[in-house]
Amino acid sequence: MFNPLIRKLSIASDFTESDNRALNDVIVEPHSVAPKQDIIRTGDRPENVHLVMDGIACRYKIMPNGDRQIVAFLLPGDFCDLHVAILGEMDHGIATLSPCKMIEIPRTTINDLTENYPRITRALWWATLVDEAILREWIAGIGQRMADKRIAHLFCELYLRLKTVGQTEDHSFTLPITQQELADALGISIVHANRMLMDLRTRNIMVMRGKHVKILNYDALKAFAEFSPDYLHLERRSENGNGQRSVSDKGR
Amino acid sequence: MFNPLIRKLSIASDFTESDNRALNDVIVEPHSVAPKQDIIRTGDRPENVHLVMDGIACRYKIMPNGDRQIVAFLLPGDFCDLHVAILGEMDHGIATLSPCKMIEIPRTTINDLTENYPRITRALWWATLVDEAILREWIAGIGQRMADKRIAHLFCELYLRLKTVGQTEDHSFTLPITQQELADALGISIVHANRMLMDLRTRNIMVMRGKHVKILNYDALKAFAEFSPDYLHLERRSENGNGQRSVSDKGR
DNA sequence: CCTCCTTATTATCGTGGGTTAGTGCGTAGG
DNA sequence: CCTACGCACTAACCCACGATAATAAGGAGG
Repeated sequence: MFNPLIRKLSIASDFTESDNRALNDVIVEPHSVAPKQDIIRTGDRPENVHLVMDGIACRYKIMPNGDRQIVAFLLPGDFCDLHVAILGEMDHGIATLSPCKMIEIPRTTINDLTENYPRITRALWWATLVDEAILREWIAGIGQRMADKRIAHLFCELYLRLKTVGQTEDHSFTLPITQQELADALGISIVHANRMLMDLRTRNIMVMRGKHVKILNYDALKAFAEFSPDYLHLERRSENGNGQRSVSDKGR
Repeated sequence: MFNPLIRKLSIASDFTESDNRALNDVIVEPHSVAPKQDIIRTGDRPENVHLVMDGIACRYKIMPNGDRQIVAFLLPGDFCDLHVAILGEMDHGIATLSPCKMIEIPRTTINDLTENYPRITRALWWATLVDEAILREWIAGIGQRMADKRIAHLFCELYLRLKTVGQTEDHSFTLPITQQELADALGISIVHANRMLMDLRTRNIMVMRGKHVKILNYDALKAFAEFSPDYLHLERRSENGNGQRSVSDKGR
């Protein structure tokens, strides 16, 4: 399996051999984490930087009444807390959803990368900004979209993001999360999540059965969700400007 | 009037005289922009960096059906597009809500700052990360809070953010936005926004009359909104202020 | 002072989705 | 093989909130 971190960051920069070597050196032996384990809790001041190499984790906030809002899904190649040192305390928690393989990177290593590898620095910036763009899109989705389109939209996003790290096969992928977790991410009840999932299944658009997602008709799903992948910024960009090849959305 | 940029960034770093001078040099004569004008549109590749010096602007997304979701309020001292160069195209628009005074900063100036002024660089990082934290809090709010608490929560946030740039007086401030814009930010209808605003007024918690907001009972407002300011990271942090507290102290 | 236009306010009615309260199924563990 | 438990799925009822529409109230310009 290709290193998902390099695979993802390559979208933002054309790495040299030296860049690739530096990034590969970062990837020490990952350690396994069981599902539904906290990696970082609200108020923590994490020492090292955490990187997801396999499985799915999430950022979440717990409301005073105990409800949970999932604020981001963390897929292979995603950093959990690249920059928190600057902020001090975590204002949210991070937990695994599925069994995960995680890597802890010493902050000094990150500092070394950002001081000596400009293309990597740029790529890390890019990753941060894409995370932010996704947050904005989620706000728009939760604020404006009906629940069924909200679900469809999320699956479009996850499909593309997983595809860029090589975790899709055809139009299927493994999504080891429960309907409860899906509901918590979308700001709907689990009951309604189930209703809408059944609905999408009935329309032969997509099926989520257990941990397996199969998009039966990607075009229909995109159209239904009114999904536009722009906010993911997956267009390959060479260093001094815009690339032209797209890793992303041309599939069918 | 004190420079709101410096005022805000000072939270993150202890600036030297040289830092302050550099930041003040950035503040050339601002230009005025009428209300409800686009500053940047989706798809643009802005050349310069835009900074709000006075008034209120917003980030927004337009949905396919024409509905608008406001994704952030930009207050004095806030950058509109500090880092977009890395992403390429804007995935959202930015527009003034009230009459604004804006500054355009050449990208080269930003590069100069980040190369030669480590404390400023750190502060800019901090500002970016706080923006991100606010996005997360908004997701949680829209996803989980009832409309009345959502409103109350937003006013708590705006109060504190305006206060840090010296735009509050007692517990009052000027908020030159319409109920429609408020509704667009909170993901509710204008009618419901009005209902809930009336409700808060009736309870003698706060009053929004035209452009003037008066918090009658801040404690009650905070309690009602279940507001905790942690996510704004307003605690002053000194330079190597990577806390000494051990990683434990997990509290609850 | 009057006109026009934007914004605030209120009322009525309909619905998307929440809540509660189940049943059934698949799987891990004994 | 049986039990237990998490998770998927359904059904009934209800309410927070959306849509529509009409009225009032500011405020800029003449």
